[in-house]
Amino acid sequence: MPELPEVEFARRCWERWANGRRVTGVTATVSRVLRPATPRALQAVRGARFVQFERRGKNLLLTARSGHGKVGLWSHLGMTGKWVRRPVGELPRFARASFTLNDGQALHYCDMRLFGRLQVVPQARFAEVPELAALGPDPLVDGIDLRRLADRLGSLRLPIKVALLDQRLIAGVGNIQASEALHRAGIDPRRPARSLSRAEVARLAAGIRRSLAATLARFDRAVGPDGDIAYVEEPGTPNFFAVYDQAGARCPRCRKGVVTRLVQAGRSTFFCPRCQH
DNA sequence: ACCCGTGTTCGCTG
DNA sequence: TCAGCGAACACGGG
Repeated sequence: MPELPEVEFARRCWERWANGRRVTGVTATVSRVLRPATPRALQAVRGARFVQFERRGKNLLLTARSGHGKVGLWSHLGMTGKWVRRPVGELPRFARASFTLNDGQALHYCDMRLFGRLQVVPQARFAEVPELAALGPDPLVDGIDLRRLADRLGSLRLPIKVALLDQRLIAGVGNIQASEALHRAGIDPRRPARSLSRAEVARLAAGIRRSLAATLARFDRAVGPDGDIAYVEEPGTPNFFAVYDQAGARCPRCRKGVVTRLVQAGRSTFFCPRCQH
């Protein structure tokens, strides 16, 4: 589930759930989610109060403060990660790490496929983590610098859809948002990145911003302010995307083309051949 | 049984 | 040297 909108939604949930609360207990099971894989490292946040809730691309950056100073928690949801709040004593399925708070609730990191990551960052020095430093600008936090984006794209032979998945270019766009943004911009996903004109790059940036904002607004509406799960997708949830996973459907933009699926760099792409050029 | 999957990294190849 | 690709990771659902 997690691209930028899902992670931003998780960030807002965390803020609501944990702001000013103290961690009274930490438990975790050994798994590749933890870096290092030892549950012991997570004990650094025990006794600390969560005070800051940030996001960079698909990364959640939580800061807790204790008498000893700050501790950072770096969370990446991978493919199937989600944060869940439950009263103490209830353990949700696939819980890999749990933080008990001083309000009788516990926050659980659940991840079926274990592609996510949870790591303590000493002193909350997120900027010194190489993987985070390598991220490109976050469209919501930093905005998109058109000139810089055009320059970067200008040197890439890759299909534009594949280029958009590179987190060093723009942080937070994933497989769904890449298809959705290109559809909004009316750009064929197969075009070499370097072939985009200045005007098309501008349209693409607008498409990215609008697609992210529209998806985020859906979550707010669907889950509401008091939800206990920072999630998006549950079985039976209707697909509200314009093209993603809509192969065979009529294009909602031009109302004439048929949404088509193709595979690029091993990932599904969806687009309308009639209005994306 | 078989294929697919909202992410990232690693190793091979040309 | 490096862009580009497929595989791998792990597990459930259609």
